[in-house]
Amino acid sequence: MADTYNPQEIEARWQQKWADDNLYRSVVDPAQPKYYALTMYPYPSGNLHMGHWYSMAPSDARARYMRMKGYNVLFPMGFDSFGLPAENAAIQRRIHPKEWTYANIENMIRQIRSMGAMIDWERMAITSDPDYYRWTQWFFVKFFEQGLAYKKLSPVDFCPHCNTTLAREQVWGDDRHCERCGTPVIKKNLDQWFFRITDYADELLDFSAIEWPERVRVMQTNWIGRSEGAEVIFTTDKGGHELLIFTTRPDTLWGATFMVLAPEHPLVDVITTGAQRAAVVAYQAEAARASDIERGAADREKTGVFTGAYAINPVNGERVPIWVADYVMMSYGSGAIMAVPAHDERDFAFARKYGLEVRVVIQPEGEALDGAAMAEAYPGAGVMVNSAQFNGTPASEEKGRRNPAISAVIDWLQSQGKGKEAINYRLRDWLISRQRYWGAPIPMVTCPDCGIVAVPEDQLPVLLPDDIEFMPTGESPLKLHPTWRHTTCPQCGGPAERETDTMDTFMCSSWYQYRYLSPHDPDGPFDTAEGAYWLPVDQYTGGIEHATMHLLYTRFFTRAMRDCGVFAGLEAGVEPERFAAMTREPMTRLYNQGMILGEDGEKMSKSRGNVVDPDNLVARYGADVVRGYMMFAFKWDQGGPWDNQGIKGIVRFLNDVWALCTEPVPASLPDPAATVNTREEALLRRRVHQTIIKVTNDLENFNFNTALAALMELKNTMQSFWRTPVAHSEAWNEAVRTLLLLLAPFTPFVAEELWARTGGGYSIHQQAWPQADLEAAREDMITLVVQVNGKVRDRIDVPVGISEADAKARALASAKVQEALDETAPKRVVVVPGKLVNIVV
RNA sequence: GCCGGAGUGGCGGAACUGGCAGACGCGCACGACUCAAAAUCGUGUACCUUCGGGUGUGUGGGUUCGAUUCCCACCUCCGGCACCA
Repeated sequence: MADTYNPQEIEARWQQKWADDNLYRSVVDPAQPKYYALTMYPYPSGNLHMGHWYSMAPSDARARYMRMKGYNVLFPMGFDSFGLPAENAAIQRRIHPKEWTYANIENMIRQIRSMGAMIDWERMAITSDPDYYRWTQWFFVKFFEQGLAYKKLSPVDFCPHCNTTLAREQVWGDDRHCERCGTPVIKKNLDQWFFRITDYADELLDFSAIEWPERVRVMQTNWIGRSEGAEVIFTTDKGGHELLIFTTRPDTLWGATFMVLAPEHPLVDVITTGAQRAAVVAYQAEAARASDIERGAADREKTGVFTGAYAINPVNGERVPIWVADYVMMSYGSGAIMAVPAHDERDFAFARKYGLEVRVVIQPEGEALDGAAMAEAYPGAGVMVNSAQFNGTPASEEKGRRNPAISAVIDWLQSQGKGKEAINYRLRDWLISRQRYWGAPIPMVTCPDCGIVAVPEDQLPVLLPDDIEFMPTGESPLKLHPTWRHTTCPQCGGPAERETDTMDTFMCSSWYQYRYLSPHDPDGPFDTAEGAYWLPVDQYTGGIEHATMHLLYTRFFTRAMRDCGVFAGLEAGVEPERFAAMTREPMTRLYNQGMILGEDGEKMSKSRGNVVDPDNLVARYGADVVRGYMMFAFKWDQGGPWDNQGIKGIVRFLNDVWALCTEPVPASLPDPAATVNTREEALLRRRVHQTIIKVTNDLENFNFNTALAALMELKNTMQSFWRTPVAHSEAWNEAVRTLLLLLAPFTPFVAEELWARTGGGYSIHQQAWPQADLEAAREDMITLVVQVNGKVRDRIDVPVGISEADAKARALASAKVQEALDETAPKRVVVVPGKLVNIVV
């Protein structure tokens, strides 16, 4: 048995056996507590890269640990297989997207198996399967029937490189680029499908039912961007046109000395006077030409043009000029504002430039602001002035109703019918139409007589045709198909046309956690009994990049499913509290892992040439080593640069473990019977049980790195006892068993092999997680640190339960302490029980 | 500008609830084995030092017997949002 660790041989063997034995099949078992562990599924790009390994291997380890802890663990995997790269491959290499995608999936399943992940492959879901997208379409129809899906002609973001529209969430950065390809987006006026995610804005701001990282909660909160204030109606002095404005500062209404409309505001053309028309039209043209990027730059000099028209300020009847300026956006609020230059930075800059009146209506304490003289706007707290009956009302820094001035003015506006309390959100409805082929067709039909009609449930799925031309025209490829779009109206039977856009793939990924429950179920999106047992997802893991996309959409989706009655069948079989939880939030806990960078510390990319390929590493070192290194070398939520040297540490570690478990103990050692209950055995047992505590605690908290460090320390301890009589003791056998059990989640193959070789029953992955014996783990001596004025002067070994008085006496008796004190009498002695003594002079 | 997160040896990273800073590993140095190299094993490895000790967790203050940890101000990096009314 003196053979050496040969990962290639053992990994292939166990992988096969585990698959043959269906070791990772998870089935509903009400007698066992369930644990639904989910890792974000990959796009089938063809190869598992380092990022996939880094997201899957540690979460697999965690799932394995939970299983050994006694949970019935569901740890499924699937593929987010609709999407653009497949179409690009088709265009570039003339391979059909379906063929390309499914070949990739096959390869990636092989790679995930080689990783040793405990996936239940019978639960695999592939979003491009008609079996799957039938239900994606079914959800679309449900949402349509529920009034949550609507089609609207509006200016939308379009990526000229990807040739499709994008949701607002998929436009990133200050240059407003496409999240996928980085190309700056352009605006197009298109008739597109939207989901009413804004209806759920307030619900989505409530994170009380989930334990998600603050970072994600903050990002989603900012993204939703709730602001509280009031809507106030101004009226033009001629023509009586109503101009609705939103303001967060109704308390400054008396300081509104002009109004500003966005250049695209529909009333601009109506109210502009003859004398100003030419200037306004020129300005509108200029604004239309300027990109969103230019308009979005906050430090850009403000420009605008007077319309010639005036509005009446409803609070004081004053006539204020109406301007057009591109610092007001049509896409937020009503596209019109009241301008209060004294108390708003932007309005102030504009007023000064165009010589408009600045009137102070909030006077800060101990300071007298003068509108004509002030150098900058004053947005802070103070007392209302120049505001009729509200003069003297204190205005705080608080927003919304919490501010007494705002609250008082809102009440008054409402009582006078001049305005009302209002809340505005930054969040926009979710644009889900895509002008691409490789996605789920939107199951809608336009009939000249009946209008827009949903495809009935029994006609789903609306299948994608296979014969299609892949030319990037900017139009949906389905539109160019000779016959596909022509159909009959489900309502009147007359000729009608199919919707030729497909759905955003984020729609597919919004509900995949449900499809895993019963991926082949022909009767519904998921099986009721499975759902009642497994839902909700207990632990979700994945990258932070989805914070305001997938992670927001899926929270919306679960609520929309609830409102469409999709969960109704589960209610009878589940306790009310759990039912409420599972229909409110899809994933209870979330953990975001970091990213592995190239050796140069930069993001891995082909163009940089710093890509490290996990397949090569597996071929060279084995999957256990790659898994082990990923979990040891980084803090999981931080990630960091790959180090081709560092991986050797894990190779050495596993070689040592192998040797400890397989090499025969030299026969020259004394008779085991004579060596029982020695001090050394107790010491070994202490380390073993301390390690159980440490590793367990670390796995609970995703601290894989320190768990492995603890296992290395245990290995080091065991090495120091090797070739001593202790290696013949029961304590030694316990140490070997425990080391392997604790190692099993991290390095499943070598743990299984050594478990078998040391006489353990198959499989180690079905064993119970070791229980720590707290008595055995307890230290009997501690090192008492002795400080003089906070500086360490001595370390003394003392019994664990030493009294404060004894500790003090021992410390003062120390020769080194006496020397440091140099005859000075201590002023004070601080004793921290079990830790240190600090002598202050 | 606003909101988050992070700054610790040559490197990745440890440090419970305010109590020995640098666990574990990489790298490096020296030694052993070897004709030699790799592998392996052993020893050392924060900095300075007159070898007594002194200094040290981004910077400067503060609280405390004691601060990587708490408070204040600032610097740098990363991420998100941004004429959002």
